[in-house]
Amino acid sequence: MAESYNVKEIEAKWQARWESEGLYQVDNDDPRPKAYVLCMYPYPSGAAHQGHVRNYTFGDLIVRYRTMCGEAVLSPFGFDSFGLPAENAAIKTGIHPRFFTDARIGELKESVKRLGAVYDWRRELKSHDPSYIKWSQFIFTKFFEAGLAYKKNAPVNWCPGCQTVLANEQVLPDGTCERSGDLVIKRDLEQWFLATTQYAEELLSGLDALEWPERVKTMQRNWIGKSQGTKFKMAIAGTDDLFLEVFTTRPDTTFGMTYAVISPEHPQLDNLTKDAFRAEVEGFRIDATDRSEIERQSTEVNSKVKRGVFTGSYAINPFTGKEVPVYVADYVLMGYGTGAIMAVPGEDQRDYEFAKIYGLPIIRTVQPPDDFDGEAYTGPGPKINSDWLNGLDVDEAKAKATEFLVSKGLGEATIQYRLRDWLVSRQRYWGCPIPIVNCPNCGLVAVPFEQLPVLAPDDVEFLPTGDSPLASHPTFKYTTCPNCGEEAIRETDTMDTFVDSSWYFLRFCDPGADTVPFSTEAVATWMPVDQYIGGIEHAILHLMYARFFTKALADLGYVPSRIREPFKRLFTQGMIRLGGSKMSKSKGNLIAPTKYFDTVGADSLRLFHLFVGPPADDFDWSDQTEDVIDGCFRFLNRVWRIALGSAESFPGVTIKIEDRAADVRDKEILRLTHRLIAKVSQDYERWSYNTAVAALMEFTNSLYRYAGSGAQQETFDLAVDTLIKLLAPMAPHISAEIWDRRNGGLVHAEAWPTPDPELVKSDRQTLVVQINGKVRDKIEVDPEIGEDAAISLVLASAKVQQALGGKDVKKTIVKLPKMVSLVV
RNA sequence: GCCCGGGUGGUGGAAUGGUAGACACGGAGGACUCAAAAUCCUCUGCCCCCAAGGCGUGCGGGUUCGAGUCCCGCCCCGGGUACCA
Repeated sequence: MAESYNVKEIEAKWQARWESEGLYQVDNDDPRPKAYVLCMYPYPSGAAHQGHVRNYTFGDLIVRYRTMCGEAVLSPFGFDSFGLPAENAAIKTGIHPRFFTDARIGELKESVKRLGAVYDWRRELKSHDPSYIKWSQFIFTKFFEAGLAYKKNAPVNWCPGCQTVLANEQVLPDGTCERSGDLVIKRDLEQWFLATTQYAEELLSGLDALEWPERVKTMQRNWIGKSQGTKFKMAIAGTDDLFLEVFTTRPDTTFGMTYAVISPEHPQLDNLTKDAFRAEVEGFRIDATDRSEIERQSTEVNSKVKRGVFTGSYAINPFTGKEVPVYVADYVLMGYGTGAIMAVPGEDQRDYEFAKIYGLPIIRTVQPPDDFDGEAYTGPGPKINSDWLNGLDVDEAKAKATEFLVSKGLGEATIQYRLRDWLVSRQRYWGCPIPIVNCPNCGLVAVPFEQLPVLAPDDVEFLPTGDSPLASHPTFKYTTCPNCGEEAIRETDTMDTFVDSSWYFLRFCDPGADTVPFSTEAVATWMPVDQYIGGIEHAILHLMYARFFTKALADLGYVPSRIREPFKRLFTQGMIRLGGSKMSKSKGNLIAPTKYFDTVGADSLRLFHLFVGPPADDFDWSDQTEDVIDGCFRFLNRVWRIALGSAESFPGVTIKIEDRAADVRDKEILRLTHRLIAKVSQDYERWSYNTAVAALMEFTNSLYRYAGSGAQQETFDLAVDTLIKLLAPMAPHISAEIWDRRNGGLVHAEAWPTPDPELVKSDRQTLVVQINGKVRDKIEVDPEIGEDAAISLVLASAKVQQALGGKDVKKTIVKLPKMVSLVV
C-alpha cells in the first residue's frame, strides 16, 4: 500500500516521547482523582500474541481516556513468570528455565512497547524475582500461622513410567501420560492446601456488589455451590455399631430411596463390604479411583465402564424401616458432603441412570405434571408415595422430613459447599518454594522472615524421571530447624502459580516495599482495582483465588479492612480463535502481531481489534482478516489526509475553505461533531468500541463531503480537532502526530471534549407506521410532535389508507416520536 | 457429563421489545490515468424482468399490537471443570 503516512517513523518517535515524558507515571501522592486500571499480567511465552494485543489495546484505551478525563491512572505491567512451559523446555533442552523466561520476558516487553501501550514501567514486577518470591513466601508463612495453610493427603495424577506427578493437562483424554504413554494412576501424597472454604460464604455473598459480567458471577456462584440440605445417619442391617451417614438436598424424597451409595474412597467402605463381595468391590475401587472426576460424574451411558457394585450390606431407611442395598459407585465423590448418598432414582437423574443399569426399583415421591415425559423429575409438585408427607409441597416436606430426623437424633440441617480447599503443592522446580521446614522435634515450622526468600538452587538436573528436581537435589532438602537447630527436612514442593497471581495487584501499589509485602497506605490509595481486564478463561480459578487472598490478607491486617474485594469492575474479553480453537503458542496457531507493526503499524492493528466486534465476543481469525486490518489502515490514512490536507495536498482530497458567514453546512457538521462526542463517550463507557470506531468512520465520511462542498475554517478546525481527540485513545501515535502538526503539544494531555446537549438533540425524526405489526409507511416529523397531530398525519397518508383497505382501526399504539402502530 | 456463553447478508458485525443489516471487508460499476497502483464517488440480504409485493436473525413452539431481543424444547460451536495460565 503506497501513498501513506510514515508509520514506522511516527510510531517510534511517539513511543520514545511517551516514555521520556513520563505522562503515564503516577506517584502515590498525585493530587488528581485516582484510578487503577489493570490488564491481567501475562505468562511470558515470547512476543505478544493477538490475545495480548487485544487485551492491552482495551487497557491502554481506558488508561488514555481516563487520563484525558483528568484522573491519575495507575497502569502497571508485570510478568507471571513461573510456570510449567519453562520447566518443560528445560527438561527438553537441559537449559535452565530462568534463561528461557528472561529471554521471553524481553521479547514480550519489546512487543508490548511497540504496540504503543503505556505503563508506569517503574513498577514492573516478575513473580520469579527473588524480591517477589520473598513476599509470596512471607504471605504463605502468615497463612500457615493463621491456620489457613495446612497439609493433608490428597490424590494426584501419577505416571508410573515417568515416576512423577502429572498436571491434568499432561494426561491425555484416554487416561495415559502424554510423554510416556503409560496409564496414569491416582496416588495419595501429602499436599499443602489453602483454606479457601473458610471464606466460602463471603466469596459467595461478596459477588453481589461487584460490577462484573453476570455470567462470571453466575459461574462463581455455581462453583462455590452452596446447598441447603440435611445430613443423617442410617443404621446398617445386622450390625450394632455400623452407620452410614449421607447428605441430601432432598430429605423430602427419603420415602423414594431404593438404594444407598458410598464413594469408592470412603473410609467405611471396607467395614461395609461383606466377604463374598470383597474381591469385586476391591477391583472396582482401584479402577474407579483412577478415573477422572469428569468421567465419574458423567451420566452418559457407557457400557464398557462399570459404574458400581453391591457391597453386600443393607442400610435401613429411617422413614420406612425397610432395608435398601448399599452400592459403591463411581459417581459419588468423597470430597463432597459425607461421601455417601441415599439414592432416589425417581427424583435424581444420576440415580435414575444407575437404577436402570442395575435393575433397582424406581419410586416417584413427587407427582410430575401430566405432560412430563422425562425420567427423573426434579420439579415442584405434591408429595406422593410418602406416607405422612403426602400432599405437602416439596419445601414443606423438606422441612418436615428434617424435623423428623432431628427429633430422632439421626440428623441435622446443614449447608454444604461444592467449593474445596485449594491444593497449592506442586512437585515442580520452576515455582515459588514453600517456605516450611519439617523438624522431627518441632513438626512443621515456617521459615522465619530473616531467612526469606528460600530460593531454589540453580545446580539441578532437569530429567523426565524421579521426583521434582528439588526433592532429588543433594543439599537443598537438608537443613536445620529454625526453632531448635536440629537437623530437619525442607519442604521441596513449590506453590501453584495462581498463588503469585493472587496478590501481584497489591504489590503494584508499592513495588519497592522491603519491610512489608506492600504498605497498607499505598494499597488504600489505589485499591480496589477500578477496572480489571482479562480473558474469560479466568472466570473462576484466578479470580476466585485473588478474592480469597484479598479477604485473608485484610483479616491478617495487611490490606485495609474496608477492602474486601480486589476488583471492583471486571471486563472479560473474548478469545481470538484460529481454525476453531483458541490462538495459543502451545497449539502453534499464532498470527504474530509483529509483522503488522512493520507494515500498517500498531495503530491500525489496535483499531482493527477495537473495530472487529464487541470486545466481549470471541473472534475467528480468517483469510479475510488481513483485508479488514488494511481497511483500518485506509481509514487512518483518510483521517491523516483530511486533517493535514489544508497544509499539504493529497490526491483526491479537496478541502475548500471559504471566508463567509456560517450557513446550514456548518451548522450540520457542528451538530454532527457534538453528536459524535456524545456517541463516542457513551460507547467508551459501555465497552462498545466497535460502534465507536464506526461512528468515527461515519463522521470522517461526512467531513470529506463537508470539506469538498466548502467549509468555514473555524468549524472545520473544531470538527477535525474533535475527531483527533476522540481517536487519540484508540490510535495514539497518528493522533499525537496530527495534533502536534496542527496545534503543537500533546493530544493525550488535552481534556476530553464534552458535548453541547442542545446540539446533540435531533431536529428531524422518521415516524414509522405499522399496521398489524408490519411497516406500511415512514413519515418525516418534528421530534416534538404531539399524539393527536401524529395520528392525523398517519391517517392522512395514502399508503396507510391503501393498507387499511377501509377496515376499522381497533387499537392504536403510539410511541412518540418513533412509531404509531394500528391494529385492524 | 456438569456449569457458563454464542449462532443475524458472501464475511466481521449494527439494532433501550418498535424502520433488521449502521460501519467495514469482499464484489460490481464509474471518475482520474497512456496504463496501472493509490485516491474519490455510486450500487450491493434473498425471491421477482422491473415495480408492487413477498421472504428473511441456527431449528420447532409460545407470549405480545409488534420478537434478533422475552419464555419453553431441540441442534451445532466455544470456554471452564480445581496440577495450563
